Amino acid sequence: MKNTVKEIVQTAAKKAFDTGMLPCDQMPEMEIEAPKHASQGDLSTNFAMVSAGIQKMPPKKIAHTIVAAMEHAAFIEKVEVAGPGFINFFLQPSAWHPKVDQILAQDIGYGSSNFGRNEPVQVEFVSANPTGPLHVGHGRGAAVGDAVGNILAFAGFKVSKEYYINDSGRQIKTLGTSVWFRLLEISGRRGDFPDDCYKGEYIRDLARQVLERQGPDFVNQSDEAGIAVCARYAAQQILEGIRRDLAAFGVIFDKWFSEQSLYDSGRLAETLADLQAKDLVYEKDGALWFRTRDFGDEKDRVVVRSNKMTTYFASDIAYHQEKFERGFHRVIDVWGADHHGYINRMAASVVALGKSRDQFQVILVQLVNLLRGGSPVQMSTRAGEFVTLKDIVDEVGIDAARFMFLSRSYDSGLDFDLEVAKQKSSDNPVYYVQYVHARIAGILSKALDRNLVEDNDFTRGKNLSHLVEPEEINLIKILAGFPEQVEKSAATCHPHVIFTYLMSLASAFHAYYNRHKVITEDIALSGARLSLVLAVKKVIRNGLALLGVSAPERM
RNA sequence: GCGCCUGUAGCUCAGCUGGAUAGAGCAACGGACUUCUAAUCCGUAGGCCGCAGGUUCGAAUCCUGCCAGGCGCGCCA
Repeated sequence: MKNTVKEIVQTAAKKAFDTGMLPCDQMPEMEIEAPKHASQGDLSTNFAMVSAGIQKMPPKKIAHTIVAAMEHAAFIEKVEVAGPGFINFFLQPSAWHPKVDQILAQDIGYGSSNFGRNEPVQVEFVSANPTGPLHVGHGRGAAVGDAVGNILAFAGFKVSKEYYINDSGRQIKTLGTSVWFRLLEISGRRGDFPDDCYKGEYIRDLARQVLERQGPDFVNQSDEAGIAVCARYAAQQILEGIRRDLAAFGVIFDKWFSEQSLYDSGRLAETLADLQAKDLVYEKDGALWFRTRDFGDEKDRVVVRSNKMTTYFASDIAYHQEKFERGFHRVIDVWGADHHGYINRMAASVVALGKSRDQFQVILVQLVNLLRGGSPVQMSTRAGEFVTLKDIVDEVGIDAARFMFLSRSYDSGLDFDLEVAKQKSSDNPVYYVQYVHARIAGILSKALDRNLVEDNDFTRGKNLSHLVEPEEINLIKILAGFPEQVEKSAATCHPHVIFTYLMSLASAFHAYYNRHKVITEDIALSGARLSLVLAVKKVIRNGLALLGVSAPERM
């Protein structure tokens, strides 16, 4: 539709030039968009305004010249010049009808595109250390990462979702130490629990499990041996728990990548040798420094400490090299906002090792403010007291949780109120949208019960010429905008674009529903309206699926 | 001190690759169920778009400087 209008404008401009009405035949890039107000028509272009400089004429005059030169098209009701020089097109209602056919035919594919040209993209998210259960912040990261992956895939990218497991290094040792000392404490051996260890109740549970499996003599082990056993067991158990909680949250990864494997395979050593060979590192104070400053970082960073231990940064460099070697053109990391200080050095390492800056992208997710009935939920990570992702999913449900996490731009902090997310009312946006789907399902089953439609085959619209009400045309216009919104969401990696879209579609549907009956004595009209609402149902379902939210047939 | 994010209606936020009259939900007030689900709808009211400059035919949107809040600035992860 937009392209058709664009061609009409361009043809008119050319004709105006040929007949001497315009001095120049240059065609600047114009926009065709749906104006905000109905009084401004169905589609609008700023062609005259962006041409003003080239044509050396006032925008309004150009607009009138274009309109005068314009061919009459059957689907256009009228054309107006308005405001500073917009050309507004008012379309016949029938111009919108084929869209319904298209949506019904494309079904689950409606909204998808080849925008990404099958470009391989990796989205890495959550990647929480296996030292404790996932909390609210991880939940937002999981919802965002998963939705971004879904949206990119729908827009034609070849997406792989990945979780990086930090199963090496100090925090795992700390985990082992924590469990070991709790175990000794439970056995009455020692009470001097170290201050820098994890204090959560889950550590006590793990200690009990280790004791049970190893038997009472286990406490006679040396600290070193005990810690090692505890570390291995605890990390594995916690990782299993994380996997389970994410699956229960509807998040399935294509790959789980172990940090330890970078050591075991020699990949990390290879990367360090590569850095040496390329003179990207130097020694100072007994440590090995990466010249990240030469690539946009504020300062150089240590990759090997003076005690010969590699840093977390070192394995991260190797990991990101490995990602690109696997063939991804673009690598997207979803991080919590508290890690933003890490972006420059990571980007520097990517660029230093031969990739361009835009092949590495970080989605920085701002913090979540957990509330209950308007007041903050007290949490202390130090004392190990926090609300876990599992707690939240158990309390409010997966759909409400995900929808809430995706309701705002991740650039903004998010207030997540457990009471609101639980409410089955208009306060809760997830039901507002899901209700549309359920309502339409209800209409459909009634229509089938009463044999008001000849069959259940709506792979194309029926009697669409009967759709003439303003609310109906408005609905189709919104439905027609879905692919564009998906593309925008994919281009910006912002899932809340889909959220906002679904809210506006739901609003338009509820308004229509309250004003017009779908099923009436008029069989032909009923068929037309069923076609329309069925198209709405499909778009709602497709949109919710991108966010990982279900579309219920009944509520 | 430096860096990133944010500042829009009483509250929570969209709109930010510049366009016409700045939108939605909640809260407030007034209405609509004999109907395909009222988990809904309709209406009213509510705005120096943090402040000050600049660029532009045109700025909530871009640039600069302030102000306020959040987060970060380790040979931690």
